Amino acid sequence: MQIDKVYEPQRFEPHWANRWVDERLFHVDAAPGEPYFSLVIPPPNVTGSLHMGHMFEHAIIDAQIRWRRMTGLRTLWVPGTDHAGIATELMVTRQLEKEGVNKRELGRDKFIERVWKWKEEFGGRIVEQMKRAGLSCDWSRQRFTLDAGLSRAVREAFVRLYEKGLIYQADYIVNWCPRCQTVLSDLEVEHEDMPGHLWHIRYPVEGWSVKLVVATTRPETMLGDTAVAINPKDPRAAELQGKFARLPLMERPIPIVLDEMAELGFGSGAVKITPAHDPNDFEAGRRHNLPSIQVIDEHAKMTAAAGEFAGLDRFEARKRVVEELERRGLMEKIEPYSLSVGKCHRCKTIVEPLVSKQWWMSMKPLAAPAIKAVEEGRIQFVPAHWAKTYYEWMYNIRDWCISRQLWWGHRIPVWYCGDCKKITVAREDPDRCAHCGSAKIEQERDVLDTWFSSGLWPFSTLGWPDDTPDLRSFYPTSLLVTGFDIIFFWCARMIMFGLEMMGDVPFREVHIHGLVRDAERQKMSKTKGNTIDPLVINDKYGTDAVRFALLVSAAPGNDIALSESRIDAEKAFANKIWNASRLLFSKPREGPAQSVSLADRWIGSRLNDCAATANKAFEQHRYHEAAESLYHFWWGDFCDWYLELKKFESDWSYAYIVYEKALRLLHPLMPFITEELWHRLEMSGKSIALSQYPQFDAAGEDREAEARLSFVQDIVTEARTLRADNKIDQKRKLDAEYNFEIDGERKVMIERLANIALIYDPAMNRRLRLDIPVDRARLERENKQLELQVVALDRQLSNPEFLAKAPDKVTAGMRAKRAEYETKLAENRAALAG
RNA sequence: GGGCGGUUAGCUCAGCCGGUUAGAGCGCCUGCCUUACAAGCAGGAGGUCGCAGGUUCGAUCCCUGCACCGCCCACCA
Repeated sequence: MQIDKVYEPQRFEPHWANRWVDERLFHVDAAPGEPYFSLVIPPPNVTGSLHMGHMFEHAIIDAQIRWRRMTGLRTLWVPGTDHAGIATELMVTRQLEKEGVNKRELGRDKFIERVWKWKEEFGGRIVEQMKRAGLSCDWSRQRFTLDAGLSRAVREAFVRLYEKGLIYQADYIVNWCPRCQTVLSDLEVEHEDMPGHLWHIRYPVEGWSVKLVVATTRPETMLGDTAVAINPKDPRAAELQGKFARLPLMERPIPIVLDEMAELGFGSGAVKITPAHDPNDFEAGRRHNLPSIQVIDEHAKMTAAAGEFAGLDRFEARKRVVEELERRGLMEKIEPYSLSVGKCHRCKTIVEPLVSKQWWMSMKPLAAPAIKAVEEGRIQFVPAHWAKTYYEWMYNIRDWCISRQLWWGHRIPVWYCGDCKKITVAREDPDRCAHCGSAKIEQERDVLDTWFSSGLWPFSTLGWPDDTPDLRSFYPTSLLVTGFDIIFFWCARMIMFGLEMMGDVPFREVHIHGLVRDAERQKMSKTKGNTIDPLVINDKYGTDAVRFALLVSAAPGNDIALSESRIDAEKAFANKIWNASRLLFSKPREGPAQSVSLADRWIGSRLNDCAATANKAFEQHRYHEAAESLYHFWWGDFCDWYLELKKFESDWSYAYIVYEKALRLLHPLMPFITEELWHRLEMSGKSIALSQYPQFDAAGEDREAEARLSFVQDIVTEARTLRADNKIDQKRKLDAEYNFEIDGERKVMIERLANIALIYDPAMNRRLRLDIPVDRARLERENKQLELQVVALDRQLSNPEFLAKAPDKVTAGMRAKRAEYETKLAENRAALAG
């Protein structure tokens, strides 16, 4: 067998990545009723290229998928991408702006055409990246959240929910992004604490000598005030109830109402109410039947209702309002104040609360069964504590605003009739109004929130609403792997949709992974410039090394600190495997005797042990454990000991057998190098990915071989220590290190070199003897320690309570330990006595 | 205001149901270019497991309190 001298992953990784795709290696057929493992990818946004977080998530999924496939299950990984409404629309809009083109002038159809072009380019790039990473997806089932099949699913879901009365249209105060020109759901608003001010403004009260002081963080909204509230328990309540305040600047009488929203003791005790521009005030306005006056428009400019301030930007208006109030002596005081400001999570523009007509989904009825599904364990979170976060949100869930004033997305399947004004909701585009038959109908201009279509992903990708073989073969999916940041956005909504539409959970397990951070634990971000580009890093170190570096750090749920030095270490690991292969491949595969030596028996037992650990680790999503176990098996056991011992033997046939199994064990974590080497072994079969994953085999356990070889290791290690401590020339081999009999009858080993003697004699129950000048101080120190240990053990072992409660294996271990200490003590005493 | 997570070696982190001497990678020190590998080999130093109590025969692990760090949710003018 031939093998290149240097490990260069770049030379074979792209080759295998292509072959896996070309040969449709990971395609599976539907087979309803058969055992399966299925997973749908969290579809990456088509907005750009993949980052390290994607690579981490994909590494986890691919490891799990490859492992499941190798255990013999019918395994499906559905790939795909998300149209990402706001994000994509924003990026294309910006690109157009750079070209001097205005989105609105371009028009809806042309714009959408343009976005599709963008999608083809960037979406295609993302898919290429995933293929190059070797992800074992079934590419024949690739989907996009805006493709024809998914559009049907979206309409079906919308119509069903509408007919059930769970989707409705309503005027409500919403989060409006003046930049994106659309409404945002509560989840799409990020809150940030910013320094601001609390302005205390004097409102004159009709028929009252004292001015009522009102505090606000947004003085410009006072222009739209329609009432002032004070707490019913306020001492001034009786006197002020029914009176009117005169709204400064606007000179409009507004009623004084009693409402709990005015907290006693906060500020001046009185609150201005602006129903049109604050969620709280909106509710208060409803409670007290107040009119709503919109003074800020959707571009964040003051409306005509703002009188002399009309046309000003909201922040300019704030300045001017404050100046004007001060000029009129109506400003009581100004305090510095820290306030939480809502920003659009895409463009970071400060959100403006506005009242508008939107489409909503009732969530409470959907949330109840979704909560139950997790409570009953039909869906399990890993790590389990994330279920609490999920419950917290689900118990307090509010209706979801599902309409967006965008062009890129699923247009809401609602048609307005120009004649009877009623609406038609339909799965297929209608020609006429369902109520009056008029042809003068026009489709709703708004599109659905991106997460509406994403929420249907686990079954829409499998053919829903049709009852397809895929759906019957692979739903519910087995696992969802995702980040904690979209538990609410996505995970919870999939659970609700899945239960509502399919009558069953969308997945049985949810693995919540952590964030990829840089070596200093900083979040990776483009602005900080600390990102690691997967393309660059994969090319530099090899995909296997990067992947292994990610997985070896992937303790469930924890963030991982990724550094190049870590990746470099894993490349060294791959290189080690490569070189071990070179050694092995230089030896004949067929041995003359086909015998199994002690070393062979030992490595077989170690491999068996490693298989047990790896299988259990994959089962529990403990990828770091699988990775660590494989690392130590390969490097520590196979290379450092087994291959070194085999150098003294002639029959390597068993080594090939173990090696091949070890490649299979490693494959889910390092798919490329294992595939490459497996093929160099000329195994019969298309791919190592389709071979069986080695399982723990009770018959493979060889305690005797382990014990005997462990003794050999002790001897060799001690010999090396002696040599190092005594500065014996490295070049001079200690026979004890390399030449003792490990499989024969010899019970005593003696090797003399200079002033060192190594002796093993079981009768003496000691392993080494060092015939060099005795270091009395060291021995005395050691003995003192040992004596203390023995006393401590005795105290425990003579404690009846302890003996009653401690398991036998513990006490036995302690007694053995005590005997060992005693022996060592006796040895040392003998040495000290000369 | 509510909730969640963390604090273990110089750095980044493991440590699964409490049980012999708490581990890894990187870094550091010493010696080796030994024909698989210097991307390597061999040996070594380095930890009062955040602090204070408690439960237990026994606590890094369980409980209580505290300190500090991080995150999420929430309409506090």
